[in-house]
Amino acid sequence: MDLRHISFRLLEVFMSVVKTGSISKTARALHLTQPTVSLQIKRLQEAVGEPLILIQQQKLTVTEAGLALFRTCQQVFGQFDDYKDFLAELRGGERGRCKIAMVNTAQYILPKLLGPYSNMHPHVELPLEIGNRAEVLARFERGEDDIYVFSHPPSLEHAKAARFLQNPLEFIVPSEHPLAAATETTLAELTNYRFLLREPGSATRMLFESELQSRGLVLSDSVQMASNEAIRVAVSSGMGVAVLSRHVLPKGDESIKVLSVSESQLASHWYFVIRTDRHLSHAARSFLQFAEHNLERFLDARWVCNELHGLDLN
Amino acid sequence: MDLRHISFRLLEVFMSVVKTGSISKTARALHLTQPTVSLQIKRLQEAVGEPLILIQQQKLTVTEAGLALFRTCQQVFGQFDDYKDFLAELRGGERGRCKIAMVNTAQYILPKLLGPYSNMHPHVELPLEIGNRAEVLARFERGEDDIYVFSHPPSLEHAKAARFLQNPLEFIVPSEHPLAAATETTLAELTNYRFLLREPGSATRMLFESELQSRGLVLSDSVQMASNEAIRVAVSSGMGVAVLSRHVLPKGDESIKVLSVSESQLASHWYFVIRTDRHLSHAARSFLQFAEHNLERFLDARWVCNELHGLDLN
DNA sequence: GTTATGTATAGGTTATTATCTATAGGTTTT
DNA sequence: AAAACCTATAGATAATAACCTATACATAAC
Repeated sequence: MDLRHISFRLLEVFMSVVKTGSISKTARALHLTQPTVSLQIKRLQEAVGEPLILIQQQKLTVTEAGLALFRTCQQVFGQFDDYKDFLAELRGGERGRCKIAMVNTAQYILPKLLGPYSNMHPHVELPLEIGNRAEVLARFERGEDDIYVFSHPPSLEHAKAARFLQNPLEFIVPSEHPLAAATETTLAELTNYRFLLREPGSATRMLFESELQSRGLVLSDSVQMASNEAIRVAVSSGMGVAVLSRHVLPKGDESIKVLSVSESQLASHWYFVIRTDRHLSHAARSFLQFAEHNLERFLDARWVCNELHGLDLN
Repeated sequence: MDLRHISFRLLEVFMSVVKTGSISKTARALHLTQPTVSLQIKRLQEAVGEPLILIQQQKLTVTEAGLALFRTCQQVFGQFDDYKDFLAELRGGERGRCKIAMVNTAQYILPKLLGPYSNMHPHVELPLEIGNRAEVLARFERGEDDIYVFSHPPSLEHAKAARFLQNPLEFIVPSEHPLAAATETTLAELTNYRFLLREPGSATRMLFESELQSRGLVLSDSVQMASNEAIRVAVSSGMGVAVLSRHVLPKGDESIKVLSVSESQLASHWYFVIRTDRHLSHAARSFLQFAEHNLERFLDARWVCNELHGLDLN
């Protein structure tokens, strides 16, 4: 029995012969000629090394070996049918995996989309990677994930990016801070206080620093902290002031005051980024399509900025 | 996903790629060149319509679709392995079917071989057909069975016959019969009494009648009966005399006397007959080989006549 | 920066496969 | 006895599969 000389076509023909009980009928059913079917069966028998059917007095009988092979074939084709079903689910985005790498801040907003999506597609795995900007960029370079989420457009080769949400930045001070009482203040005023900042690569920090630079301002004092949480808590306890994404701010925190800063409309955007040189997985495409159609529903509609059509998802 | 363009070879190569995690390693393992393996995988992916592996930075990863296909392949090859095992058993004669058609009288002797054989090969089906000579001949013509058992060599096309047991015929009379007392009698003497005979096709009757004819004798009276059992009982009760296979006679039946008939050595043989124009099933071959080596063990050694080597079983 | 390692692509050869038509030889039916 | 039906065989062809060598192009290792 040499599998190498057996093709699925051969098995298909054989199964039809067993089912119809006739070589001629099979030929008609499969739109072949009778000699073709005869030959196929002959070749299959040679490959198996055992007679599979017997023909006597125009009556075709299936041998033990033939019957067993038939059953084997049924199972095998069943197996492949299952696989085809699996593929269909995969292609429909109902199954599969969509790896997403996002910068720290995104974890305050992306779950609002991921949660509902995951409920609707329970068989899609959604492994998340969260890191700072540099880490996520490195992952992008190596192509480790399906979707990347940045807040600052990375201008890279092989990248396609689309904005989906505004990321308004707010200045916060402790509620007992001298500026907390003012109805409005200026950026210059703020630079007199100690700023609590994320690491240099951070999108928020980059945006903030370029804003300072364009106005010729310099911070008098700053402290670097590893997370937005840490910064928030530190501001609460009076360590300094900070600029943070609005999405990070909890509502109704009495110990923090959000300032209104004149002439400053610091705002970046959240981007979904994909690689153009790699096939987008079906699940990833499915998630992005879901996002495209449900941004307003699951995110704060005021900040939504739906440019996902730019990803050419269809 | 088009199965027609997928061969088992292709799947084998793919499985090796998944196992080794490398195209080059697979090439070395399967004694192929690397471009060959690359191409095979490419073709498989085209046939499936889905990427199965991803290669980035010389690291090969298997996609969801690839992993699922791999598992499907494992099952499929497992299925064929099972089938191979089945074939091996079939070929070893441990499994399968051996249809035997025998003339009525043979049912007194063949079970002595069939019983032990069946015990040693519990997975071999042994359907038996029992009929009179004409019926068994008809089955032979149509090739309905694997082995035929006759007691009279059928001289047919496509038949190969081998004797395995003598079939001595005995003359029996009721114990109160006039001839019962005689130490020896003659065939001519016996023709004066009413003979109970099987139907004309029966081997016993044919042999007996040709013996009569060669000696120019004619029966004065005869009655036809359908079975050996019926004849024996009829003789017991005094209806007439008969000639029967020794194998049919029960030992120690007081109501019947076996005669010693001078000048008459009526004896035929039991034959295994197979068709030369059809493959002998493995089980049938196995049974005949068993018979060849165990005739003396399970049949009365005095009558054994082992010529089964003439069937060329090996 | 050179060298090894791993993969992809192009181009070519040979064997095999999947078909066909035509024909022959059996059975069964009419 | 002829007609109808089934299967087997021979011979031919076009497509495909399964390989190869040579080469190019990345990435990783030294």
